[in-house]
This record gives sequence, structure tokens and C-alpha cells, in this order.
Amino acid sequence: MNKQQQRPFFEPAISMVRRIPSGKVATYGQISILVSNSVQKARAVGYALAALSEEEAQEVPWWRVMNKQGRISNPRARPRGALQQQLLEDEGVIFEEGQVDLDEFGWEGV
DNA sequence: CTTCTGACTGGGA
DNA sequence: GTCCCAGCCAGAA
Repeated sequence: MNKQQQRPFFEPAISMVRRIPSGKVATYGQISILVSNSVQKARAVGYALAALSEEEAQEVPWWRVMNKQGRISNPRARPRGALQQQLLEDEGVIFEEGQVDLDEFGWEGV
């Protein structure tokens, strides 16, 4: 728990990801803007999810977070990438050529 | 201490 | 469509 203080950006970002409703997807830049009002910290958001343990992954819908292109980021480095698409499709998100239409499934935020 | 890398984004060529 | 560059945060060497 004390680690939160060491991560001024990690925890807020994770908390925001948890707010993403089912059937919707958010981009790293989206989360970055919501928590810090800056899109430039998007990389830190991705890193925050990458640092999630399996335990945290159960509570955090990391699969609803993707890049601005509406595409799963670095799927080759993560076998879970296939799972991510499967989970999203199970929630009603439609993949088109391995790509999601953010204009339709993009999370508007709070 | 410095340097590099990474689940990113935006702009320019 | 591609490629390159600059900026941000966190961790590893």
C-alpha cells in the first residue's frame, strides 16, 4: 500500500482504468488526460499496466485499454494480447481487421 | 550519478 | 500507408 506514494501516477492511472465500463475501451492517452490532464504521460499509463501483478490484473480491466489506433499494443510481447481481444469481443466490442472503432466503443470518460 | 528501454502520442517529411 | 523525432514517467543496469 505504501507503494502508492512512490507512484504518483501509477495508482491514479490504475484507478481510472478500473472505471472503464464493460463494452467500452479507453486509450492510454485518454487515461493520461483524465488523471493528469496531459496526454504526454500516456507512456507511463502503459507502463503502469505492464507493472501490474497477476493479482492486480484480476481487479483491473487492463484489456479495455489500447492505443490511439484502436489496436492492441505490442501483442507479440504479450500472449495475453489474444486474450484481450477475446475478452473485449465477449463484452460486445467488435474488432475490425484486428482494430476497434474508438468512435463507437471509445469510453467517453466520466 | 548517467543511460537505455518500454503495453504511448502527436507532428512532420 | 511509411519512417523519424521529441516529450513524458518508471524501472533496470
